[in-house]
This record gives sequence, structure tokens and C-alpha cells, in this order.
Amino acid sequence: MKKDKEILKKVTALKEELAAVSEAHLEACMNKANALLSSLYQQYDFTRTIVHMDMDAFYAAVEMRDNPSLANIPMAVGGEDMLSTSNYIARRYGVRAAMPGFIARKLCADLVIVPTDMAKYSAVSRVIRSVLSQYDPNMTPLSLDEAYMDFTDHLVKRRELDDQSRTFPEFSETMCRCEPEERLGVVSSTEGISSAVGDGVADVPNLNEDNLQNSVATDDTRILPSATNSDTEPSEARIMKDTTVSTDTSQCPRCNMPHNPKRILFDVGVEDAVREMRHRIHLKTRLTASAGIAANCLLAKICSDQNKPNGQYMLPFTVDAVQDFMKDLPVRKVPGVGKVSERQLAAFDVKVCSDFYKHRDVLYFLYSGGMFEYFLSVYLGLGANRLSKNEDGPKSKSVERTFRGMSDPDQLRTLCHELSLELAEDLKSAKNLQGKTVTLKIKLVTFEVKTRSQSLPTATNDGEDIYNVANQLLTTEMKNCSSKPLKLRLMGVRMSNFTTSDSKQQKLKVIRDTNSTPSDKRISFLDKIEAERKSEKVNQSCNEPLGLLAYMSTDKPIGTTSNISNAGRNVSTKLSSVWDESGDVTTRKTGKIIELLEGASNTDPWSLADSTSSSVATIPSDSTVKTATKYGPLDFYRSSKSGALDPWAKDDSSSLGGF
DNA sequence: ACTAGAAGGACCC
DNA sequence: ATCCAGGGTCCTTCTCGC
Repeated sequence: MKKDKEILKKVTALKEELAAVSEAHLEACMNKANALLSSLYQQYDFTRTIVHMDMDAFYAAVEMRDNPSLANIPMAVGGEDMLSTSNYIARRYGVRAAMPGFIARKLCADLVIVPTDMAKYSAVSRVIRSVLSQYDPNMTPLSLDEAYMDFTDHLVKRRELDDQSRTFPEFSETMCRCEPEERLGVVSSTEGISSAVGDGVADVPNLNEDNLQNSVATDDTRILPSATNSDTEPSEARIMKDTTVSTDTSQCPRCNMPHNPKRILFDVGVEDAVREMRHRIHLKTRLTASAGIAANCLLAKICSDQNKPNGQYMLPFTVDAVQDFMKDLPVRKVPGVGKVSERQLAAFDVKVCSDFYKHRDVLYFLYSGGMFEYFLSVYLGLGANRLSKNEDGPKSKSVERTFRGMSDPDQLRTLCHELSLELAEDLKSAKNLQGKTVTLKIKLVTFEVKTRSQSLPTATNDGEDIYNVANQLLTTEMKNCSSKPLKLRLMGVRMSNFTTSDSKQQKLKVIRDTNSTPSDKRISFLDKIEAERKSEKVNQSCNEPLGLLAYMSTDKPIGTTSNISNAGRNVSTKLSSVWDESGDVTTRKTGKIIELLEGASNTDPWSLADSTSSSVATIPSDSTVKTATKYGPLDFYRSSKSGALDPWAKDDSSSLGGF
């Protein structure tokens, strides 16, 4: 309710801003948007086949599997104060993930809440991944129950697989569901098997070699026409009757269940490949999965939601199909658009993805460059089609705990200490990570969240070190609100700003080395700025001492701008003094640079830094840049005589002396 | 070795 | 049908001096 109001307030502020803008300006926005659109349009790429798979109500499904008494009643996994997920029966009552338990109880009095057992879920997850990696060894998990895969290579190989490699036992609770990994021919090792067996999931057995011989169909005439598949689409998979096995009364030595005579043959096509994968997950885990198949990750992910649960959806690999699909898709379905964005966008009549296009001028005005580009690319259905390896480890680690209101300083300190030590352990077990920034997070009983952070000169992962900082932050907070004692319902400690890996440092160094002598480009860049300064565009008389990297936008009046930033189209940076086009000087305003001068490059922002007299850098137009402020231009190249490049730089300007 | 840091949010599972 | 756990990532805004 309070939040509602805040969103509303923000929206009305934005609307006012929008109302104040001229027709001409909106037209300019439209032109910019169109330009971007046409460059994006070039980027369609249908050469890869991306699959996104997502387990159905994962945690809940695992619990139901392991405790059949839960199978037919509304249940959820989580705690009284918070549910992680719910089963489909509970969902019919409106019980959802991320819902406090007591609310869920109101919706559904009979709801059974099972505590979460992460260790169990990760064990199951490993089994699932062992299957997935046979279709794409570079499969990238997004979480325990979700992953992207690139099926392109598998599909090529798949054409050469014989029928028996694409044949698997039909699912049955009471018969052997074991399947030989080797049959697929993709994974030669027994990696999948060993990890599945060794992970403590007792009911995920596998065939040994002997059974492999017996259970595999060898006669390709046994294809039956009756396909039973849970998908709504027609399946090319066929159930086979294996006469060899049906006369075999022996049991599987691994799972002690009779062999299943019914077999399913999966086709070589994509859809059957994905069906097969889901089926194998089902065999191994007794859990169902849903999947999406498309030309890129964005689309695949959206598609996996289409026929949930236990279904799959393929979006044809054509521009028309993609655009048609996106057209009526509610923006809320777009990854990255949450509740807040949904409401904000709705306020500007953006409800489905084609509205991104329809209102592109307004959106261009309202949103940062990165965001806007994302919206448009979503509208077009563009997305990454190469799976990126998550090379650099975690960016931060944290431990937090919720409790009933606590205000006793000693208690709080004790807790803080515990959390710090826990975090230290986590860091040590995570490749002995060492970080420099400690953040204390607290949530008041009013649910207001605060974070307080402090960076250390040197990285650490020592528990007491962490505690010292965290406790200091905590103490400050307690002092700060001394009137009424700090009453908390949550405390957390986070470490971030990890010391970068060797490889990364190496890379930076190389970049810098190649730029250590000013290039021609660099020189002309400076000249250009100098010329700019001297031109009538910039009022020479304005009080020294700072020059400007690029001239200010007149898109919005300086001083009333609030939200402009970001890499790419716009650049926000800390500016000391800026001139607007009329030559007035405005001090210390964050501003928007609409145009980077020639010489702006898409490379390392520091690559243009002058090694002797100034620091000038430009923002990569690449939207992967983090924050413009951080990497942004040290915006003045400043003339003169006196020392520090950064006017705010503390007196120990030696720290910048490297330049 | 490092180009700022701190605070706050949105969002994801 | 309401403000929520705990682990994260990423983005944005503000402050900083004289």
C-alpha cells in the first residue's frame, strides 16, 4: 500500500516531466528510437537452438515425491513467515511463492507447510544436470531447477544416433526406470552415472552393463503407433514393445524392480530431443520439467513458461513467428520486468511488448539508454544465443537472518558476530574469497531496510575482521537512532568487492600498456575538445577551471533533470561545472551528455586516459558497463596549473599520480 | 594496483 | 490478496572541495 503510493508518486513525477517536454523533442526521441530499431533489426540470428528447461514447482515436487501423503493435498515449502514455492493444488487457492505463510493459511486453511531442505534439492539438481549435460556439456544452470542449453551441436550428432540410442523405458513407478547413459552416445564417460549414484539420492538407480545388453531394443520394427505423451502437441515419439525384455523376468539388480517392457523411441528432431530429455529427467527423478525451445535465451525462457507444467513449447525460427509471438506478450512475462516496472510501464500504456514499439518515443525519453535498448530488443524478440560461461565467481557473499524484533544491543552484537563468522566460513569454503567491502544490512520492525557499508584498504575474509567493521557499522546505527532503541527483524552481513582474479588483472594491464602512449586518436580527441571549448558553443568566459568532455544536452533543462544516466545512448557522470548551450554555468549537476565526441571508443573507458595531464575516459556504448558513474568520464580534462585531476580528490593526490 | 564509495532498489529463483 | 526469506545480480543516484 505504501509502496503503491511510492510508485504512483514516481509515475506522476515522470508524467509531469513528460508533459513539459516539447513536441520537437519527442520527435527527436522518436528518431533516435527508430535509428536504434533499425540497427537492432539486423541482429536476428536463427542459427542456434536454445532450450530453457525449468522444473515444475521444484521444491514442492521433491517433497511430494518423497512423502506421498503430500501428493494430493495443498502444500507449500518454506516457513511460517515465507513460502518458497507451493504445489499446484495450493496454487488453486492462490497460494504462491514469496508469500508469507500466515497469509497463505488464510487463503487455504488446510495448507501443509514443509520446511525447506536445500541439501536435498541440490542433490536432485545434480542428477538433473547430469542429464542436461548430455545434451549440452556447456549447459548453464540459472538455479537449482533451471538451465539454458544450446542444442545445436546435439541435434547434428543426433541425426547419426541409431534408434536404440533414442529409446528409453516408459515411465512407471513400479518397474525399472533405469536407463544407460551410454546409449545417447554424447557423453562417453560415466560421469552422469557416478554423480547420480554418489549424491545420496537413493532412488535414482542406474543400469549396469549387463542390463544394458538386455534392455535395449535391437529390432527397429517394433515401433507402435500409439504415442502417449503429456504434451499437447503431436509427438513423434513412439512406444515400443520390447519382446526381448518382456520375456525376461529378471529384475534390475540396481533398483530391484522388474524390467519395463514398454519403451519409447524419440525422433531425431528438436522437439523429440527435448521431450526425450524431459522424459529422462522424469525417469531419474520422478519429477516433471517444462521446456522452451527457441532461437535465443530470452525467447526460450519465455517459452518454457507457455505449457507449464510438464509441457514444452517451440517458437518457430522465423522473424514473423517471433514478432507475432512477442506482439501480445504481457511485459510482465519479460525477464527483468517485475511488479514495479509492470506498474510503471502500465502507467504509460505499455502493457504488452508491442507497446514497447508503440510508445518508443516516450520510453526513450523516460528510460536510460540500456533499459530502452533492452525494451526494444525484447519487442523484436532478440536475445543472447550463446551461453556465457559464468567465469568470474560470485560478486558478493552474504549471510542474513530474520527474527522477531530484537533491540538489546548485546544480543544484536552477538548476532552480528555470529553472522560475521559464518560469512567468513562461507568465504573460505568458496575458494577462499577475500573482499574489501563489508555491508551491514538491517531491517527494522517497520520493514524498512537499511544497508551500511564500509570498504577496507585491504581484502580479508577473517571473521573477526569482518565483525569489527560490521559491528562498527551497527554501533553507528544504534547511536544514530538513540531516541528509540533500534529494533530489528533482520540482520545480515555481506562481503563484496572481491580481489580480482589474476587473469582479469592481466587483461586490464594489457589494455593500459597499449595505450600508455597517447595515440593519434587520443590527440585528435583532445584537440576536438579544445576546439569545442573555443567555439561559440561554449562560453569561454565561464570561470575556468574546468573544461568539459562533451557538451551538455539541452534535452532537459539542467537542474531539473533527475534520472538520466547510463552507458550507451546517454552518459551520466559527475560533472563539476558544465556549460549548457547558452553558456550559463551550472555547478555540480549531474548531467546528460547526449553526444560523445569523436574518439569515444567502445573499449575500456580508461583506454583514452592521458598519461600525463588528464584523465579523460568515455563510456563504452556496450550496455554491459556497470554504472556510468563509476566508470564514467572523469569529465574534465582541466587545464591547468594546479594539481589534482579530480577536484574532489583528497589531498593525497599521489593516488592519482599514476596518470 | 587502481582508477569512488555508499546507499538504496528492482528483480530473480 | 500483502509487504516477504535468503541468496544473489544489476542498476541508479548522490556525495565529495573551495
